[in-house]
Amino acid sequence: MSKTCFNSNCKEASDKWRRGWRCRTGEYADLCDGCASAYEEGNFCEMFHLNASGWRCCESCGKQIHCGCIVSFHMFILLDAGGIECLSCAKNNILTPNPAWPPPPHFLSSEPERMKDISTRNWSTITGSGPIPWRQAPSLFNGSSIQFDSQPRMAFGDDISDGIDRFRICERLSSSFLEKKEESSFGRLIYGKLRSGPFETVEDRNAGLSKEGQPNLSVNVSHLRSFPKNDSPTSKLNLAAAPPFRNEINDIDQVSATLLQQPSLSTLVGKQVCIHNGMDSSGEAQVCNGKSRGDVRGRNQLLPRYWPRITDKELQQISSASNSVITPLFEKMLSASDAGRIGRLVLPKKCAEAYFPPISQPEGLPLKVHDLKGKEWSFQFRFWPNNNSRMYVLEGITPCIQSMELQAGDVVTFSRLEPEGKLVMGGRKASTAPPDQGYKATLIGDKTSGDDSGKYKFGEDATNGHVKGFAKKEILENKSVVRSKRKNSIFGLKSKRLRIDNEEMMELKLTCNQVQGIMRSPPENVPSVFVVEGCEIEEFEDAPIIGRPTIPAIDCFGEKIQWVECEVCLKWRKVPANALLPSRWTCSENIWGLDRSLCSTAQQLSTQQLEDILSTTTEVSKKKNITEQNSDPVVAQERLDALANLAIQVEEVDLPASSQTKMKHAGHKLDCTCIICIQPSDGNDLKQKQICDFANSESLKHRFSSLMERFEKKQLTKEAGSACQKLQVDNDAYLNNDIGKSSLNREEASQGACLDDPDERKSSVSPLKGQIDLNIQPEREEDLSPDSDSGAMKRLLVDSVENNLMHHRSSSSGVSRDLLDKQMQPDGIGGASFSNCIVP
DNA sequence: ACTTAGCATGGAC
DNA sequence: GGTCCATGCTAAG
Repeated sequence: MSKTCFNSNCKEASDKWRRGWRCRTGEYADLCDGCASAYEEGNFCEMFHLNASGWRCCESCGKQIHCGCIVSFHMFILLDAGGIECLSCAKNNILTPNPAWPPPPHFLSSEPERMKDISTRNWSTITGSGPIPWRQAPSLFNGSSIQFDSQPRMAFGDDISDGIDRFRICERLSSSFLEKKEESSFGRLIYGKLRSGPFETVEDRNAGLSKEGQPNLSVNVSHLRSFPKNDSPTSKLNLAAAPPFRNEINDIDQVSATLLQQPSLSTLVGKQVCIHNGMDSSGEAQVCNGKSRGDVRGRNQLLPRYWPRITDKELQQISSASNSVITPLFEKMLSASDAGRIGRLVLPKKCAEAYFPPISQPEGLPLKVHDLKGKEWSFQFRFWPNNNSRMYVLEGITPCIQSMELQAGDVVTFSRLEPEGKLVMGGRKASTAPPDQGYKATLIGDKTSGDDSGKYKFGEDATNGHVKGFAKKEILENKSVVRSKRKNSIFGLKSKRLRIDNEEMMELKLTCNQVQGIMRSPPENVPSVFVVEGCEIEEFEDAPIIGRPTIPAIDCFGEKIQWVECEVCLKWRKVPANALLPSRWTCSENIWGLDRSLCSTAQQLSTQQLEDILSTTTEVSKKKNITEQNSDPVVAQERLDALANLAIQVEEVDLPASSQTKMKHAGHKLDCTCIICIQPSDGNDLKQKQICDFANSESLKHRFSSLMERFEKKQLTKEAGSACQKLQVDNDAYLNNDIGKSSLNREEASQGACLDDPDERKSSVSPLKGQIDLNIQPEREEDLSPDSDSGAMKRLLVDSVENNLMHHRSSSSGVSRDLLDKQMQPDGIGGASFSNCIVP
């Protein structure tokens, strides 16, 4: 039967056909002899695409390579530093591989299986959107396969003349990536952006293609370079170009290749291993794969917050239900709106456009998604016009979210099963987020890693699990549960000042002792010890860290140890007494007892032993609780506020860590309520609980004075510009004997707040009445006002000290009030500094 | 009065 | 300054 050559530029009719490139359908293009020869000889582009744009030079040999068409995609690779390299040069380079790259497990493995075309038909089966596939369900991360994201079922046909929507199309297409997993280790993604003439639906793509004067359509071409033994493009390419696509290729009137490259093959390799066996130990691979993207076009980059971080558990869950290959697509932390009753999940635009079927109408289309249990859900995938753009949402997710028991702050993940193309939606409770994930939910003690989105603030050093800061915003967002009231809700403020009400504050209900229990001295930080009235004080130059609570004990050999509970299996393990444990310590981190480094190994504590230990600690705790119960509940409330503020200050205080001097005294005990140990919420606490004479130590006050002076020196040295000037102004004011006034004011404020009318003070200190405002900015000057609860910690600490001193002065010749005032001046900095000193 | 759908707004990036 | 996106707002049901 006679038909024309697949090459539309040829159109030769013949009865004999030779196999050309592989199309998206999985079939091969039938070419006439001449075209086939040109194709096999690598001259196809020279013959048929010479006038097309997209020609580039090999960075190594200078050879002209046509980039961005289906035929030439295997002829070059992208270079890390930009530019392209022809196959020959690439081969040479690949023969001297980067030693950092692990050997590719699938290198030179048989082609067909690896080249399995991920049929876009799967989309139609998923979405019911019709028999015509729209693309290959690309992954933004697994840029290792070949795909012509030609948008065959043109989603925007209705508004084709709309430049905005054309732009959308461009963006959609250009943000689409193609993938083929196994070859990724040697694959360099070539990401071309073709601007082809015809703009058409797949149905009519074969018809009426004109070369000129047609609205342009951006088409992505992502290429995989296959190496190296078999250079037959046909055998290597995972082309799935639908027959009409040839027309696009051939009708290119403008080609602008945008190149993408993988910064590291190792990440891809790791990822593939992980994906394929689903058992990668760390889940790191998933993290890496997001980072492996080297999109030079920032607009198309998926924000790190959307990088999929599917846990091993999830992978196992997914893979257990199927032998399919799992491709993590993206994830999103549920916002209050997402998890609210409305049941709309706002989808990141790029994710929606890259991974979900294209939709042209706001009504969108139904999208079937499976959960980890295999249950199928049907959501409506749609969008709203928004600021000349679109806002994509998944509607009807509430039942699914509820079935997964997810709430705001938790994370939903979207993956795709290959080859069937199923969309799988997983959920991850915030509290079980992978440890290497930026998102943290546990209120304190999470080790954090940097998410370079810039949206979140993290501690500087999280590598050893020690926290020097808190992912404050994440914490807030994670644990600010869905209470999406429109006005006056916890989310109601534009400034996103998030608060935690009583219920949520359960997470915060740590006693002072508990806080002490989880605070550790900085690692490898040798304290300077000085003695005050016979009591040794360890002074640290670095901020404290938040560690996992442990139970100190003595083992059968008489050595000091501590018991710690594994985050995962909840078994208690023995670790050295001086071990600093991350807040999310697990058995796998048990470097002291390798035989107990697996959760599967038995607990080292018998039940009885555990009960004994726990009962001991419980008694201590009970005693403390009794004390607390006797105190004013509002005061206790405020103490919690103060704790929260303290936690925030650990990160937020805009003092360099080095300037944060921490003290604890060696005689410290769990029940010690001295000013060093407690986190007082106000002066009343001190009045009620000045049990520890240590706090009244003259030497300690002197020491405090010296610390303050030292801090001020540092501060003055470091702060330049306006801040410095302001400081100087305040200092001048002080030197001009304004101190008397300020001192008086402070005293008035202190006494007025702390002594005269406790009730009034309470209301002023904690206007939220049972809520903790975690969004405070303690560094802000106004926060130090008596009415500011966010400045309460500092002020209360100042008050505490003052009360202490006043108390002491009344009974003896205490430290000069002026000295204290000097310490506290100027600008409340002393308060902040002092707060930093109060670390158990 | 309440819910829903869809657009608008504005903070964050 | 553009874009994204969380959520506010309101008309319609």
